[in-house]
Parts: sequence; C-alpha cells; structure tokens
Amino acid sequence: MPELPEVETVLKTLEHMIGYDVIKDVVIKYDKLIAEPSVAMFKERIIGQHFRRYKRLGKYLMFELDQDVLVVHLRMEGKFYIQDKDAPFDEKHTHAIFYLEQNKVLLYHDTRKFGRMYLYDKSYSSHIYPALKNVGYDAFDPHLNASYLYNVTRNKKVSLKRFLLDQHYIAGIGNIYANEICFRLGFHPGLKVCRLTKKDFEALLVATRTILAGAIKAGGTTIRSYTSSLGVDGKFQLQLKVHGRENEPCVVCSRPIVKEMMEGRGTYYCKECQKKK
DNA sequence: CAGTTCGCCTGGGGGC
DNA sequence: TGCCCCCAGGCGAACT
Repeated sequence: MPELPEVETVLKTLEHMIGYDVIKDVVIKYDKLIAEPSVAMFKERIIGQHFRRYKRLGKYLMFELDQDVLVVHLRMEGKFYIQDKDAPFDEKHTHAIFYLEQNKVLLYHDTRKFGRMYLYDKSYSSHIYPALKNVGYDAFDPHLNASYLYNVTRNKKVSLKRFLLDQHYIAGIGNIYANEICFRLGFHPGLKVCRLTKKDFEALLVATRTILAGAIKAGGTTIRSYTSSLGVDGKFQLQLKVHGRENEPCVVCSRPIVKEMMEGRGTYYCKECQKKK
C-alpha cells in the first residue's frame, strides 16, 4: 500500500526511466481507471504529449505533460512497470498501456482496481483540480508548521490517528506510517487530537518527516536492484517498529505490541509506551 | 458542519 | 479439498 515514501520512489524511478518521452499511443482496458475526463477524451488529449515534469502531492503522482497534467493515485495496489512493448505481461491485472519511444511501454497494474487517473489542463492551478480538492499540505511542504496544525485542531474531536490519516491537513500518511508516527511520539493512537499542545505538534512534524524520509531512503536503496518493475513491496517494512508486529516485543520496553481495530483500521501500538496522556 | 459508515475491488487466509 | 466469508486499505459519497 503505497504511502508518501513509496509514491516518491515510484515518481523518481519513472522520471529516470521515462525522461521526456512522448506518449505515442495509449490503451485503456478498464474504463473506470480514468476518473476524468471520459476515456475517449483522455486518449484524444494525451496522445502526442511529452512528459515534462515529475511532481507529487501527498500520495498523488503528477506527471506534467505539454498541455495537461496526468494525476495518478495508486490507492492500495497500483504499480507501474516499464518494459519492451513485445514482452509478456499480466493481462488480467494490467489496465493501461502507454506506448513510449524506442519500443518501450509503461504498464499500469492494479489487482484490486482501486487506483485512478485524471487528466487536467495544466494551465489551471493544481489546487482547483477536483481530484486534489481535499488534499492539503504535503508532509514535506515548508509551509506546514506546528502553529497551523495546533490552530486547526483546537475543537477537533477526532483521534490522533484519524487526524494523521486525514489528507486535508497533512498529505501523504497512510495506515502504516500513522501507526509508526504515534509510536515515535509515545502517544496512544486514540488520543484526541485537540489535547495536543503546540510543542506536541512540533514533535509530530519532526517524527513524521524523520520517519517518511527514512522510508524514502530505504526505498531509494531498494529501488536500485529493480530492473523493470517499479512495484512496492514489503522491503519498506523492514524498519517498522509497530506496524505488522503483533505480539512481537516492543523495541523500547519489550512488552508485546498489540493489534486492535480502531475506527475500522488495524492499529498496532505498545500499551506501555503509548499513553492517552 | 463535523463526524461516521459504506462501497468500491480482489486475492488470500481462516474456519468448517 | 473445497467453499464461504471476512479482511486488507484510501478515499469519496452518502448518511446522521
């Protein structure tokens, strides 16, 4: 499940492998993949455009083309592959084929079909794109600061974890890193976010950025061994301290990590190290 | 309006 | 072995 670090890694790898190639043709095999515009309009507009800039906002990939910007959200299982156009591929789960230069193809693979693509006129500012209307500051955006987070949470009744998952405030965190950030902060995931102080939010930003940057670095080292596949796998989870570690000893106090369903999500934490204040 | 639940999808795993 | 059901999880729509 790609979160900000994995999306960043995919973006950098695609930038390296695609560069400024032109899209010569495109085949969409699952129409709902294209959220907007229509599939016919998507094809008509995108064919002939070159890749120009590679950007990211939270978990959204943004490929700036000549006139438009291709916005992609991988959701749970979306993956890109680059390979020779005649090489075999998984027909069942490959939903889009972009034909590039030098007999290369960019394949979009998504077992569960949750991922979506959008094509917008890039002359409009990205904050008016419908797909991004609920996306706030990227976790690494320098404009995102503790005062802002403190001010927007004064009367919020939601939990810390739910707040971390809300892309409207900090964009890029998913369930895995939300669990990790709560652990790093020493806060119970169910702690009401309105009880955090400005100092807590300073620590929250440091923890968030440290963890995400560490994961990007891990992804960057992992990606070097990749050949044509750009998928995300469990290698990123090597450094996780609580997520997926049910019943394993806490790295700090050795008590077993517990897993509970909180607000419909698998939540891993240490009952000793993480208190509700 | 803020907060909660549901639906989208499919493969994998547990229970029987 | 086989079948059914549940779970995983991001996000927007629909609901309270």
